[in-house]
Amino acid sequence: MTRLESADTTTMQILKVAASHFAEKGLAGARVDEIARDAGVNKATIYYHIGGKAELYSEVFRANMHQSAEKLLSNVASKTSAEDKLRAYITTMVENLHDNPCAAPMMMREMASGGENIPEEGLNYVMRIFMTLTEILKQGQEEGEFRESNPAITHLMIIGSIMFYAAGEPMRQKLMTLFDGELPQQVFTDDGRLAAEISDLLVHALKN
Amino acid sequence: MTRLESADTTTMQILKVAASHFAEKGLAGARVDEIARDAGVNKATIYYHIGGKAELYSEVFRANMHQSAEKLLSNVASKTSAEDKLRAYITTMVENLHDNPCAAPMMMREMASGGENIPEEGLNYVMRIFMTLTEILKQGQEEGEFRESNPAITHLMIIGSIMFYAAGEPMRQKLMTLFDGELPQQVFTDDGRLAAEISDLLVHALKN
DNA sequence: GTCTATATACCGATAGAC
DNA sequence: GTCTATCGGTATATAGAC
Repeated sequence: MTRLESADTTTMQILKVAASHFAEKGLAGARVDEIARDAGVNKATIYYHIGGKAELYSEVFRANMHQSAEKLLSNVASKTSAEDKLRAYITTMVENLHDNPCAAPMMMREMASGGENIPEEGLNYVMRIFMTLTEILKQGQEEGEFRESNPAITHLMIIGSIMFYAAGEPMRQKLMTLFDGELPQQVFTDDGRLAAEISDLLVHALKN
Repeated sequence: MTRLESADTTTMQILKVAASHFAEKGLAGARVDEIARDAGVNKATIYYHIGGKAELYSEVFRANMHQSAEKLLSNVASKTSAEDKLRAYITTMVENLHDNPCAAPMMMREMASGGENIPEEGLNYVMRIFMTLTEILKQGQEEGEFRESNPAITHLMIIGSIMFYAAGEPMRQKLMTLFDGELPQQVFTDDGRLAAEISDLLVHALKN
């Protein structure tokens, strides 16, 4: 546990505000002045406590990934059957992205730039999460529960679905205000139902 | 057809190079100087022919969307059954994103920022593409071919899967060099097969 | 540890020669 | 239409007082 994970309220507040700015504007688009203003601290405080903009970004990314990935790996490990593990994987990921709305936009930006600014610990987690799903799929296939599938594509499909759902809220709002009358009504319900629907669709796609 | 769609080689070259820069670095991260250098033109030429950085971005986005969306809508319209339309929808989208590697990263960045910099024509296309899929799903359900599903979630799942696949190539490369030995081998084949695999998975998820 | 003031560098955009 | 040179604004980062 590094210094920056400590419960220093000033630092935590900076990280929290920085996350939303990085999510909405990206590393290049975010402004240190604005982060300081919205966090209610002097700009020099950020440099004193954390370092430059790049360190701030790395720490935000690292902390998010750490928390989400540990919960995901733990929840999956608590199940035994492949389908239960897959549902736990999907449900936990939906929950994580719901609890932390900045995570999906930040990860999508990183995908777009080839993961250039993902800190090393983050890449390790990306890898572990991928390998975990690969093993779930392998287990399901060996037990005859899942049909054969390319694990890389399946992985991308699951992650992509959930990420796009999680990051898509502002876009949906924009489209709904622009094309009010033309959209089919009642497409969105509560988050619990949505996680279940995504799980159902994906499990349905993979099962024999 | 606007002036910027004309076959002026200088302008086309600028747009082509700008697309790759916007895809990799985003609007805020891209540098006009670098775009001019890589396009082999003087920086002032960009301002003379196109306008500022924002106009350059808008035009790149608009032209990409226009070309991709027209092809998508046309290919879907040429089919009759819901499954054929769905396969055409998915296959054409995969092809489009393959032919234009900048499209997926740019769209993912726009998702992350709530579509803030999508020009109006682009938003119209986003809406038409969404409505097209909604109607395909509706047709399939009415004909008893597809099971019931929330169209918004289904839509996000399809788009998300394909976008993540298309934009994920640099990330895959990064992970493959970092975690060479640990990855399962032969996960990636040729693009035609990949499009088919994605189609199969998604159609399988939706069919009764 | 927190503030003000400022250094330093960069970047988008343009003026003006040709 | 294309070049050079440069302006003006802005952003990161820091020095130094308190």
